[in-house]
Amino acid sequence: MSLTLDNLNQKNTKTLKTIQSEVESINRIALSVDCVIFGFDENKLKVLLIRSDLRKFQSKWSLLGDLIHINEDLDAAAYRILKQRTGLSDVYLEQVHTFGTINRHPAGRVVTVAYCSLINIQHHKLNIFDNELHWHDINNVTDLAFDHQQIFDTCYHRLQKRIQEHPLGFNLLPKKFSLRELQNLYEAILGTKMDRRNFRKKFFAMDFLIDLGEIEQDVPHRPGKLYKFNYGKYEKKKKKWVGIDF
Amino acid sequence: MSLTLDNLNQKNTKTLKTIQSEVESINRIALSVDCVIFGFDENKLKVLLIRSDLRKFQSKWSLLGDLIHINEDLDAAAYRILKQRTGLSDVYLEQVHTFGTINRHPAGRVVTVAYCSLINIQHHKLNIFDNELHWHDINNVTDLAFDHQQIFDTCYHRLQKRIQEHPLGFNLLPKKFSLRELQNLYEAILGTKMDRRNFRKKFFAMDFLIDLGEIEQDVPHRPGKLYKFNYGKYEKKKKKWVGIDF
DNA sequence: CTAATTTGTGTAAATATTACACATTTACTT
DNA sequence: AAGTAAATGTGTAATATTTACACAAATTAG
Repeated sequence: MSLTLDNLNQKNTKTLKTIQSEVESINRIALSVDCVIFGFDENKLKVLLIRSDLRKFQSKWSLLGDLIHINEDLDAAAYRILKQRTGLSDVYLEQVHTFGTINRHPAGRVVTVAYCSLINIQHHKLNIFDNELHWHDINNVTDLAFDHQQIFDTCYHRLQKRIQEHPLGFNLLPKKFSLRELQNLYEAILGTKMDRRNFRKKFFAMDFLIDLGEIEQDVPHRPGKLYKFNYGKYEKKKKKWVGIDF
Repeated sequence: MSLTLDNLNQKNTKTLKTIQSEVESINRIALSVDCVIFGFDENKLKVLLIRSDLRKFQSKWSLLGDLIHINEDLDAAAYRILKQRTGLSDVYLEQVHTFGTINRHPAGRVVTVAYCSLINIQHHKLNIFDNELHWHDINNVTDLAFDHQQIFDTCYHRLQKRIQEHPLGFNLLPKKFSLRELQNLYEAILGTKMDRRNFRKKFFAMDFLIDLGEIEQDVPHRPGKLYKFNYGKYEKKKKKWVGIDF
């Protein structure tokens, strides 16, 4: 098929009014955000899930999400969910993908924008007595409600990729951490084992770690040094950053 | 702020009906797709632009896009645009990012899903007498309508990244191409110069090129061999593919 | 004070990347 | 037909990066 002037002009003669009427009428769709919220605890990568809103999916877990308000930016909606559910602001948040298959949601046409978020599990006070909201080991995440399994898989793969390009892992750790904790985190996310010496070498070479001059407490073995992440230095280098390359 | 049972339960007691009414009423938003369609011609990377639909932006160029129909998948809408504008099916298409700032569109709240597409510029029959639709050198793309400059920039950066991870460039070339054309393409996309011998070595090592036993015609110098891309082999290796690494 | 555990550190081998030059093929010019 | 201009096709040595690997030191538990 080749283009004709007709179908081009058909497009190009649209006035603002024409489009406004289209926007206001037939072509409106419900939009939601869904957040894949990752945490790291007891050397396991976790994701925060909730019992599905809908009776139909009562027995299934689902991602945290909500409809986007008509006068709300996409990112703002995702931040709203995060704040509402975890009490945290200023967290790492990245838009990942938009899912819009016609029949993905039982309530009608709902297109959802998926976000990946990394939070420090120690910093938030989740009500652990509430069994509606739960941190799941990512290796036990199966059979989520709606298309949430697909959304989760997509976000987890994105995280695995991103973590190898940028030092995002720090968002999941406490402010002070040992190199062993950092390595455990990377191993948990990537599902691999790494050489301890080479791992340390790599991170020291990046030069983003600040030695706090403190050591771990209450460990039943030689305590490791504690470090913090040098956010400032990373932000400066970010422009020309090409990846971590594990 | 910490979570209370109240705001959790408030969420969890939603019935399908409650959500349905939300979906059907206040929370509906117009959704569009915008396609950043790349082509490669005369050793330049090009993007297909159209004069803006709206009078207000009459003098500006914009991306090709349209509202998504209520019963249409996102990808289907993007393919529809592509087919309509270029006459091509079976092209490379990738969802890149969703842009939804409240005031991004003068016609009201319109959230747009941006797609990046790679087409073979020789294979489509664009009406070059029609000045409403035009291939722009990507180095001269400035000041697009709406937030299309931002969308273009995002998609171009995505392309630069993807091209270094997967051999997508072939989508932009004719079926038969010389290694010089392939290198010109990579240089145009990445905005760099590369070493000819190392480039060839890298691609031969990937082992995705099939020597057609033919040579270039009508070149005023020693003609290069022609190759085609081995899609089958790439698809097989894809799973364990980690990148091209220029 | 001994055992168990984990930290902290360097080097050699293997692998990957880069830089680089010359003979060959073709079309064009005279 | 001979010479020139232009781009193809090819290999190697130097450099940089990645990997594999072992032992002494610090701490707690018994």
